[in-house]
Amino acid sequence: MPDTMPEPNDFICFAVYSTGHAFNRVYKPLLEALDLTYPQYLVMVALWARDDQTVGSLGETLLLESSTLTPLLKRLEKEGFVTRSRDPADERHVRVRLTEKGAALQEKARDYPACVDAATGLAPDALRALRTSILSVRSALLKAAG
Amino acid sequence: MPDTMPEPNDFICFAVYSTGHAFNRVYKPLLEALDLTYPQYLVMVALWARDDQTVGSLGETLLLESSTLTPLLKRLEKEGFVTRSRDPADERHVRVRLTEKGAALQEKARDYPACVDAATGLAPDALRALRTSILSVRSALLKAAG
DNA sequence: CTCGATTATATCGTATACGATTAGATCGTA
DNA sequence: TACGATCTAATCGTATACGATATAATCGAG
Repeated sequence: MPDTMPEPNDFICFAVYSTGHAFNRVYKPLLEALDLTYPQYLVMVALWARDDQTVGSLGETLLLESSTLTPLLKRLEKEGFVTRSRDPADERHVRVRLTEKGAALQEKARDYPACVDAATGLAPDALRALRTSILSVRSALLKAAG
Repeated sequence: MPDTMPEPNDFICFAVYSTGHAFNRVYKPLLEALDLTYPQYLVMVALWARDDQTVGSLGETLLLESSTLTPLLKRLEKEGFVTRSRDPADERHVRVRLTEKGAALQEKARDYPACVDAATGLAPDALRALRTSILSVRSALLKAAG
């Protein structure tokens, strides 16, 4: 029997890829109220969890390169959400810190995660299980990619 | 008790977002052998499953806008993988068709999905269950986004 | 102490992504 | 059958993403 040709939805990679875009569409109207894009929001989340990080540290957390982060951080700086300054102890490092304005955004964004979680249509338990499963896939992929 | 601040990995959206990047890293060396980027590969997958589609149809399948697809398709055309031509029956539509060269790529890419599936570290059953779960989330998100 | 190796960030080129707008073709109705 | 509404792609502006390279600072072997 001739197996039918696989379609994009048959691929786990496409399921992940397109669901990422779908999350973006849900977040966009929420984040526009804060003048943040989604990747910028992720940087803010990382800084709300731990302030005063280097570009490299943020890149490790978010799995992004400096070539992505540097322009993004400059835009966050221009908006007045963070400051960027060379570490006097080691001028190679750039330390990124929240401004008061940047820290204050956390309040306004407090309900966003619950709001988006609800939009997934999954119960908290199922959502947690799904996240764990995806993170294990990510870990395996990164190991495979070297 | 003061709950600790949520980190990016606690967010399902970030798990999906970053795993998408991880898939890309695994695919990149494979696809470079075919002179394809990952989004270009997805378009080829869609065309291998069903040739002769309009830009709009590809966009529906891949959840991408014409503003993303048009330049991408022009690059695929320049590489000689597809042709683009206005539909004589309705000049608003642009029909995208595989060339022989484009159709031939399917052979070379035959093993890629199994290869990447293996890199996820999940058994076929678990992988299928994960994909189904993610697609249901995507569906719910798109409905929520309106 | 010095100079090549390493490290951290920034820069550059190319390719997504998307919203808003535009251009051109087709449709629907008076 | 005109002609405004609708539909389909394409265009434009902005913001990711990443590999390759550049630059500046620090490290380390001799």
